[in-house]
Amino acid sequence: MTMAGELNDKTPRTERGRRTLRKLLDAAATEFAERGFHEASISGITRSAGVALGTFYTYFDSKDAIFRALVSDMSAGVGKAAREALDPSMGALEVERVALRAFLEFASEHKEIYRIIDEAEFVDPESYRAHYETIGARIEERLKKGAESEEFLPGLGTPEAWALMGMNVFLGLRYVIWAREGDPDFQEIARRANAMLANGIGGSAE
Amino acid sequence: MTMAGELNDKTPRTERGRRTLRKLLDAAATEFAERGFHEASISGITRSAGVALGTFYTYFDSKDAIFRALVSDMSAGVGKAAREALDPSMGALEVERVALRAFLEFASEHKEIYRIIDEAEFVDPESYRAHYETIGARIEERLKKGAESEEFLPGLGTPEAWALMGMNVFLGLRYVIWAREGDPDFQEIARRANAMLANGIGGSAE
DNA sequence: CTGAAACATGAACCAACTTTCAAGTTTGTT
DNA sequence: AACAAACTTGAAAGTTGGTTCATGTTTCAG
Repeated sequence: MTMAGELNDKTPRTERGRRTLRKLLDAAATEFAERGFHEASISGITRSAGVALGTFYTYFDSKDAIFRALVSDMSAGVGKAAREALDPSMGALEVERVALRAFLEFASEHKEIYRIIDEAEFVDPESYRAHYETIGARIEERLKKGAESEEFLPGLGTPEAWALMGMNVFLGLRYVIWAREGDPDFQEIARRANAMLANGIGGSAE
Repeated sequence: MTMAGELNDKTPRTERGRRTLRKLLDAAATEFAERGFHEASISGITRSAGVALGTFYTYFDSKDAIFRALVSDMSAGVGKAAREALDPSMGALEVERVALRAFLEFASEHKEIYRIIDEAEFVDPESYRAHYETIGARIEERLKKGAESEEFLPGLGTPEAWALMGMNVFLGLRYVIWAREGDPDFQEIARRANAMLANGIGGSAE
């Protein structure tokens, strides 16, 4: 169980089948993002995919099932995008700055994905948790590596990783999802967050 | 419009009415927290409140309406709890440490509230956004005050406030909602987050 | 070419809720 | 005491949309 896609026994066996499956997934992504899980209807998905209602059940057992398939697809997509922006030659601090900037840019391109992953908290809690645990672990690893090379302080662990992840997510919420006229651009946001991360906000009187 | 409760014209006029309204709100809080908005049913709410189904519509126009009333109640409650933990004699950094610890403790006591507020992202986006904008503004104010007294660096603003808010929320997610055996206690979490906030994580090699 | 498996179709079924309503009961005021 | 307004009741109407299924079409290996 739990291969990336876990499709029971409904995996398509023909080329036509694979095409239809993809059409359904794409349509579902749009539909769920626009209307939310509960407002989205299967008939809406099949209509927008250009197939009959009954066809849906050739590929998925239920509305929940397609949502789950979607979340795991997308969660993987986010991870991949992040990995591609990074480069092992960067300094530890630089990595964090670039990662945040890449995250903001990715979120900006894929707002649908973010609504869907957020909604997973209620529709598919397991995936939701797995999503953040995975990212958190990846960040923690980077912090440990940075500590080894003495670019970061020693003793960093899970709490610091989650704090950093929270910073990033909330900066995305504010400057991507709820962006306003006149907001600083992503580069500037990443720069300021990075400065905060590097030296904190404590002044000289501390 | 938009008084704290905004009850159209369904405000109860008798003592009995006020009692029934309260019973409905309490029952709804439990019901929504346990089952989530969409799984919760009005008949479940009225059953658990001990009133007839039709009575519900004496007080609320719809399921959405009672959810909205609940969110605004609770959001106010969170703010109040935070304010009470703080003391103007504290140093700026200390304020942040205490605020985080109070938040973690509050969240731990009121997990229901947090599920409901999270779900507002989908059921009542306006309130959800208002909730975080309000808290963010409060934090930003504290940062500005700290900068004036030179306990914090100058130039702190919205990005730093949202970063800090994100840290706190995600530490709550990890150490309250998803707490694990052997996790550090809230005081220790608050201490580490505060250290990170004060000095950052940059090492000497920086 | 051919036949069995895979796939597609959409009307109908069904279960679950929200909301309405007409008829009663309680409350508070005069 | 008496009456109007406030409140309560629960059966039933009305929606909505997920899921099933019997029938038809397409695909592809042999």
